[in-house]
Amino acid sequence: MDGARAERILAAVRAIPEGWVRTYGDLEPRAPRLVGRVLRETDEDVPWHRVVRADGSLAVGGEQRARLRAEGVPIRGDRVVLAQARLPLPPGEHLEPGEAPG
DNA sequence: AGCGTGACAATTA
DNA sequence: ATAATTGCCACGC
Repeated sequence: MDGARAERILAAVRAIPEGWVRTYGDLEPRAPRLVGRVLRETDEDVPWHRVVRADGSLAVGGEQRARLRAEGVPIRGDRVVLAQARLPLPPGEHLEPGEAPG
């Protein structure tokens, strides 16, 4: 593997349920570009198409959009409707010190 | 240790 | 709403 981060990212991507999406920033708030790097490098069967940009736009394009539509992900034009398709932050995800739940 | 690059993100105009 | 800037972090040379 390229690094422990890569594995953690792949695991998070694999955890995205069908019909839902998550943003690069959600997976790695401090290094969203690393997510794309990993998804591009890996040959695993991860659902890479379920990872979209913070504004709902797609990074890959055609194939990604087709796959998302096939899963029932709400899409408006060329952007995913994050308000409906964005997976809520699972409990226990990189919660930064200071963002304590209370 | 510096430089350039990137499946990004938030701001500003 | 879009376009251009700036900031960010990690990777490879």
